[in-house]
Amino acid sequence: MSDQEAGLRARLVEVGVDLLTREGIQALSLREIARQAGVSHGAPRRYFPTHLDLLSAIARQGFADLGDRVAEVIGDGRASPRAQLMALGRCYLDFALSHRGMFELMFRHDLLESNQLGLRETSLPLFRVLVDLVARAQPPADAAPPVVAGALWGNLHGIAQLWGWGSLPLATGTDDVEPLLRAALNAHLGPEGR
Amino acid sequence: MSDQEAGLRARLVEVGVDLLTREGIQALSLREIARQAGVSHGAPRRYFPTHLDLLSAIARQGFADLGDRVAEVIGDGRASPRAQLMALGRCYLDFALSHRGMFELMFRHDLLESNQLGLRETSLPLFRVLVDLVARAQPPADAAPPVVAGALWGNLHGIAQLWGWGSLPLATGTDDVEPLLRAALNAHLGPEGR
DNA sequence: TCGATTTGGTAGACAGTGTCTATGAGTGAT
DNA sequence: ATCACTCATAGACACTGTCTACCAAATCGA
Repeated sequence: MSDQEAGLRARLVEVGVDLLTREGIQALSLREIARQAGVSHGAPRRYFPTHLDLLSAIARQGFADLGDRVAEVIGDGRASPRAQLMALGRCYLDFALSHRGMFELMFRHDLLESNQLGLRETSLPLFRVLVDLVARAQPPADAAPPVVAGALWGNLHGIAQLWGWGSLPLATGTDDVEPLLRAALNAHLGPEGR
Repeated sequence: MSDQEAGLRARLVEVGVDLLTREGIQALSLREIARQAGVSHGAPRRYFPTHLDLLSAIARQGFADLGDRVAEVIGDGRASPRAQLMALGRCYLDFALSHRGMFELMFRHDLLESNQLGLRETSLPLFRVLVDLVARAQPPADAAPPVVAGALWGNLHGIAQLWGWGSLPLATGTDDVEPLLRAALNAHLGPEGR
């Protein structure tokens, strides 16, 4: 019983997120979203001039959701930087694997980047958190924190992508991402024992 | 003046690759490929029952191309494993960034994986090469070679993806991938000086 | 050599898509 | 009451992937 009266704009995004998690990315047609929202296919146009604008709004919701989750597992920052990074990595992988449709959409630059909605900037705050944690974790200092953070982000992202795609489970012959996550963190932050 | 008489099957793939590199992934409609190949829109159906089958064939061409390039830069195997891994990584990133459309298509599992064409297996030989090189490079032995190789592959892949998407250049504030590549390799294989 | 069959392509229909435009039903201000 | 404005509807258009009927040319068996 979600807010039936919350305005079409928000309802379209809400319905889109729902449809995305239920049926996947190919179900996110403009007309289908409108149908699920109970309006005509021309209605969304007032709030989202084009289909891509609507998809971008849905993706933005995903970035916000991911940001919230990360902030939550990071906690109050009293855990060690390394523990926080581990939590962040696990959170990132968990999100990617349990919200495949959304994660897919969030990085479909053919759908989102083309219109200059500044979606790339949405992930910047998250990256800053990452850089800060990396700096405080004091990795082997053969690279600057932003570079290490970038490489680490890429590592998490690539593992999420390839694991979700099925390549990594097939290649490594296991069905547990955890070893890959640990390997990635140990690699970028130095071996476990500090 | 490519082989005009090489059979429609091969010509469709060839035209598809061409169209993909020239116009991007969204130009790869069945009808447009048929148009460029000079046949009716129903013609491809004899060789590729569905649109996805044609796209998969094009992607397969991409995997083959990438495999060839990697094999070439690996060379005769007389360079040090670490140097070969560096060349492999650079090749992977270079391919991803100079063939964006193809790289994008190759990992669009929503387009390719759904039909069981065994496209995932296409990258297995490449992964075995990677595992072998990693084993011979003797990384800090806190993880088995397949795991290190998987994490490294994920790292290359993620960097390629996020860099191509524009997030990493924006986040790290540079326009050179090389530092990220070096950081990734040093991380997974241990610091440069062996 | 002749008829039959298979091969390989054409052409049209169908439902579905995103976008655009014309239309109209309400609502509030003057 | 009238005007203006907001917001949604409905239909058209071009395009898509798939399906089906058709057909011409080649191949094959006798």
